[in-house]
Formats: sequence, C-alpha cells, structure tokens
Amino acid sequence: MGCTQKEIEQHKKEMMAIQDSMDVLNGKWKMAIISSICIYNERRFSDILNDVVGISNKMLSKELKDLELNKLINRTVLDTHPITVKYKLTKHGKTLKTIINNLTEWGKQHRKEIIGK
Amino acid sequence: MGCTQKEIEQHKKEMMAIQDSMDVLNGKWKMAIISSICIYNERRFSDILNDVVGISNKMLSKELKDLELNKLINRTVLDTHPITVKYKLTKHGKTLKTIINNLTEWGKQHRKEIIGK
DNA sequence: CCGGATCCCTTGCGATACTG
DNA sequence: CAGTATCGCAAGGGATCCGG
Repeated sequence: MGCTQKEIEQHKKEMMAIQDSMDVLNGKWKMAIISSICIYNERRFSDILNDVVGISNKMLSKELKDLELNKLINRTVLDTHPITVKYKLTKHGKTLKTIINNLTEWGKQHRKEIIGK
Repeated sequence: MGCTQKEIEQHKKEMMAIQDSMDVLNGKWKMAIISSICIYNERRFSDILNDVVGISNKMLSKELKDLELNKLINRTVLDTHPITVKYKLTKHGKTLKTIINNLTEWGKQHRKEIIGK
C-alpha cells in the first residue's frame, strides 16, 4: 500500500476504535433497543418488548442492563401500581443518534438492493 | 405518547429497517472487517486477519462469505504463486462508509467516557 | 407491570491441524 | 497464501413459570 509509519499507526487506532464500538453495541438486539428508546424519547419495558420484533423478556432485561452499565441509558422506576419503569438515553447515549438514523436509512436501502430486485 | 396512526406506522417501519440492518451486520466482527477493507480500499485475507484483532481464520473466512452473499464486498482471486485474494467494497458496500466512520469516531469518544475517567 | 429463575437447545467462536 | 475440517466449550436465546 505504501503507507508511512505514521499512517499505519493511525489505521491501527481506527481499527481499535471500531472494535471498541462493536464490543459495546454487538449482538442482535442492542441497536434496535436503542432505536426504540430514541424514537420515543422515553419508553417503558413492555413497549420496547413490542417494538423490538422477536426479542424475549429475558433478553431485553439482560440487554438493558448491559446498556445501563455502559452508561448509554437511564432506568427510572415510577411509583405507580403496578410498577412502571421507563428508559431514556443518557447524554452519552444520545451521541448514537446519528448512527441509529444512518443505520435505519441504510436498512431501507439494503432491502431494496437485496430483496427488491 | 399521543402519536397519530400515521406516526405509529412510520415508527414501525423504522424499527423494521434497523433490525434489517443488524441482521446483516450482526456479530462481533463484520463491522471491523468492513472497516479494514474500507481503510485500505482493497485488502488481502492475511492482512485483514492482522487488522482485526482477535479474529480466527475460520471466522474471517465465514464472515467474508456472509458479506459477499449480501453483496457488500467483492472477492477476486489473483493468479500468483502462491495464490492471493483481494477483497473490495462493492458499490453497495461503500454506502456503509459514513456509518463506519461514525462508529470509529464514537468508539474513541466512548473509551474516554467509560474508561477515561 | 417488570423482571428474575429455571430448563434446555442452538449457535458462536476459539484452537488446532491440514490441504491445494 | 487462503482457506477447510474437526472438536468442544461457552454464550445466546426461546419458553415457561414465579414473585414483588
């Protein structure tokens, strides 16, 4: 490729960075969950369960914990009867908005590209 | 939320779209592989194996097949001794560039956010 | 309503060794 | 060099039931 040493170092950092991202956002569900919360600004457990087609309550529960640990979402328990819980994006979580939007747009294009013809 | 019926339909489509995206781009490795090819424009098997930290040859081989099936990359065998194979992004694959770049940038920020302090 | 606990099957994925 | 083949564990993930 004819890269300078400096360029090679830069590329390595970029590869590290994207692998860091995917460590946090991997799995079949996380992006969809974030998208659900993102679209509605705040969202309850059972609503997300409906939004994300095919997810089980066990998985949703686990994934929400992961996202909370990574400080992407906030969990708030409302003192109602029966209990309700709402999830919101944190400030840091909101930095994913453009990525979510791009992925949504890309998904539509991809469907056309693969299935459409 | 007070959504109109039309808005609800729209949101469902968006959820479908992002889940379509993630079906194609899921797993721990695909984004990193695409990034590697994207950075260098074209890239050989053994080079990607080096770029993507931690991947095994078995996984790389499988993931490359997946990506080819989804028309995101092209595989070209060069008639050298020993054989070399190069991978490139297809036109469709290139539409992922902005997402890759955003994810790379986000990964850097996330590292600061979580580990940094 | 929001999950946790349990059971059980499937898939991901690493390690190693081997071939054209 | 660019993969395939085989083995085997660990994680993913569905179904169902249960408790606060």
